[in-house]
Amino acid sequence: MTEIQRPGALYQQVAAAIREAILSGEFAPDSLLPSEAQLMARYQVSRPTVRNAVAALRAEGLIDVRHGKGSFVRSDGQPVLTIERRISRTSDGQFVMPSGDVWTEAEQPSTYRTRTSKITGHFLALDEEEALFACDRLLTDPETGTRAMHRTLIPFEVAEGIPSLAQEPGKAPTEVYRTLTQDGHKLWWSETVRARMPLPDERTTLQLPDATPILHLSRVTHGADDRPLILEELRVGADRAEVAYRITADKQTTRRRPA
Amino acid sequence: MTEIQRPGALYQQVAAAIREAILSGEFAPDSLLPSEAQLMARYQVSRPTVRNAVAALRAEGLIDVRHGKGSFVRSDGQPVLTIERRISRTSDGQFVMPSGDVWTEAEQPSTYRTRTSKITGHFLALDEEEALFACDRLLTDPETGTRAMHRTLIPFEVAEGIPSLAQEPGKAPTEVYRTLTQDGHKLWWSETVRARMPLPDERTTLQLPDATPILHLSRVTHGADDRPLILEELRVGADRAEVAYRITADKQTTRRRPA
DNA sequence: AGACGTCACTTGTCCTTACGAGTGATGACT
DNA sequence: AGTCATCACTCGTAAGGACAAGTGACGTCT
Repeated sequence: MTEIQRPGALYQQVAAAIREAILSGEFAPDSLLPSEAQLMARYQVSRPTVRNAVAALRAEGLIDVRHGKGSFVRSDGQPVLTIERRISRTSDGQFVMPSGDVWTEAEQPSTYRTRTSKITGHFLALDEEEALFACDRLLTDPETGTRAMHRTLIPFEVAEGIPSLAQEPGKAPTEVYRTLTQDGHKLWWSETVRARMPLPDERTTLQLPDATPILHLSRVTHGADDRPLILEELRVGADRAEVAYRITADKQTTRRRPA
Repeated sequence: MTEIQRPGALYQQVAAAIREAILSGEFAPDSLLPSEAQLMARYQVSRPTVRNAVAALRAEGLIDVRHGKGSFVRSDGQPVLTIERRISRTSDGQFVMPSGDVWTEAEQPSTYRTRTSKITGHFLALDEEEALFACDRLLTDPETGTRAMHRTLIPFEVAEGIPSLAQEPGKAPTEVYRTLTQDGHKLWWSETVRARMPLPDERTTLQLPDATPILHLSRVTHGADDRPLILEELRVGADRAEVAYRITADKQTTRRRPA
């Protein structure tokens, strides 16, 4: 029996007490927390109150609860996969994404047609409802088992201007880069990183634990005339992956800002 | 009264039904959802079941619930602030972070001493428990009101080698860069982006809504000998901010990988 | 007209009770 | 020895009741 006092609702006090016990090390990472019944006795509260407190800690990502076993302190595991976002040039002058080579395709990619949403239209500098080729891939990192959802979006306009693209919209991104550079384009990329909570289908597809956000990367490939050519989106669980960039000041490019 | 069937627990079926209604547009963004009592009648379930379903949608970030008013469909607002992560060179050859200039300091920075954790040690290539100067800042973007937590970490070793640093560990990052370059260092940066759920104090400090992850940026400034000099951390709510990078293939730097 | 109290509505908190379902160990039976 | 039923433990789901607390509108009183 531990006394609790202070602020707010009962279940928040209980949650705060448990949280403190975890952060202070009283409950070590990966160790088993007291059961709901024990917590009821310890804090002299009812089961709903205990469950409410536990739910709060779950939402914070502090603990994992397993049916029939108990609650475990989540080990603050660091990401096991660093997605290196740089472009390197191979000996024959072609571009490859280093991170792209890491992944293995878990299934056949599915290609389809769609239209720009507000977001994708923004990245591709297109109005809404513009026609697009799309290709979805489920990727796996063989070493760590990390899964990721990849999507390639190519505007009809761009695909028509580059016949080899239109023939096979589902080809791998590295192939797309090769095609684009062979056609004489000099490329540069802009990349945006966002984070948000997963939708239910993303949760299951990426096999995410509770309270795990996803990193959502949007990479736009630009041609020499700065026109957006293709948009790639990568979604990956933030518990397993991080994104790394390298910034140098040697060579400076100027950037036009939209007025 | 709407029938529900299919998979899993009752509250999940209710949650799925509401989710579908939201995504299909039946409940428009920012509109008021039926009250708990109405949902009880609509799906013929008890109040705990309704509340459980609502809690699930809340954790997904799909709705916002306001005490005494009701549940509202969260508008999928795009981030209002893009943190541009590039280094530009001013006319007098000094380096500034463009993003750094955007922010306003909401309070006095607090400087203190600490030691490396597993994470900070990793970034600074130091063992654990090494001594550091630290400086915390609470930043605000005046245009959007977005708040961010900034931390500067400087190893004792580095500060001792650069006297002007040790004199004022709380000086602004741009000043630190100026100092370092004046001392003849040629700098480059590596930056890592992670996402995770906020701790309670981060939730309140950054004024985050429910189910909102934070973006955690770790920027390491390296000297010409590739030695890590300082570590900056920026934490910002992922509902308001995104991070943008630009990648060019003009000039390629090689990177040593740790064996 | 203005101020303010009341009331009906909302969600928040907390309790009790009951049963379903996953897990692992124990022990009896083959 | 091996197999499998049982049991005690865990968390999951569902219902019911009661009261607290925030919100806004309505109506009364000044």
